[in-house]
Amino acid sequence: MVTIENNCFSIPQICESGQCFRLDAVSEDTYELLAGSRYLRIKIRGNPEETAGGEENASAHTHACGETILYCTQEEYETFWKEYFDLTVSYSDYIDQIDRDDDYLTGAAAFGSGIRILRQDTWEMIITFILSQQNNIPRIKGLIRTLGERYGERRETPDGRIYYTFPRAEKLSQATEEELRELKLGYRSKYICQTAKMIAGGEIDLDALKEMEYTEARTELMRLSGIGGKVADCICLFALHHMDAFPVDTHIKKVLERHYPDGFPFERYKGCAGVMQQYIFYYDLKCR
DNA sequence: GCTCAGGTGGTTC
DNA sequence: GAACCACCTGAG
Repeated sequence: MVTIENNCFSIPQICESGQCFRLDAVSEDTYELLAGSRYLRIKIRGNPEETAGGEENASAHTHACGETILYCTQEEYETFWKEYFDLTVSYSDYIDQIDRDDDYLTGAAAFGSGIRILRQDTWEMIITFILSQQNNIPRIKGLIRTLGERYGERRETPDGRIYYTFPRAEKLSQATEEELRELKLGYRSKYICQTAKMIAGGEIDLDALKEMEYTEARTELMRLSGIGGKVADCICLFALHHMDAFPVDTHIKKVLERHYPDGFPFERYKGCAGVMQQYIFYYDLKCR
């Protein structure tokens, strides 16, 4: 069991920031997270509402409030979850970089100050974001769960509940397009089939991908079936941790047109544009 | 019935 | 290279 101060760290906010589709609230203060074949139970203690909200207090991120309990060993935390949640980096430093004259971004960051850019599995993000196109979040979660139940491995949590690991590329590459259509993946079935085969067959090397610079990785990802610029950026940000990746979907596009008619200041936010994208996305999602 | 939901790929000019 | 349009599915 590991306890973490909620200073720029909020599981509820991360849950709703749309970067992770296998993190769910099971009760008011308890969450369950699946990552690859791992399972983690999480409890929020103290005042989750206050740390999650912070709308009325623009400097909320400077005041840690409450704590988060991870039900894992100290070793699992040190070797995996600490990096997974990007807890070695100070997010208040990112927030401090924001232009004080930019009221919109300042407000968005204060509102979502507990968000972190997770370091998720590359293969998992590839499949997840291919499924995300023209789809809504509850349905994406459902499709991923279904894929796990059909092609993943059955496991048991410490307290005896059943869960399924994320399907491996080798396993998923054996599925036919028809099988996937039966699971209601729709036209994305063909993309998943082709992409799984390309990765399982070694046509795209995920280890090599991790060594690439942002623009190179983005181009490489777009060779996969069903991956365009937006999805490639999501994978670059949420798996490869390229902080210059700035996924532009329909919502972000509208926000940029409205609040940044002369263009978003990417130069200023070199090295943390992706964090800003998340603050904007979450703010827009919750407050539009 | 129609539109929309975190887009992509193919065709056309 | 910009402007269409088809594409599965389920909810409102």
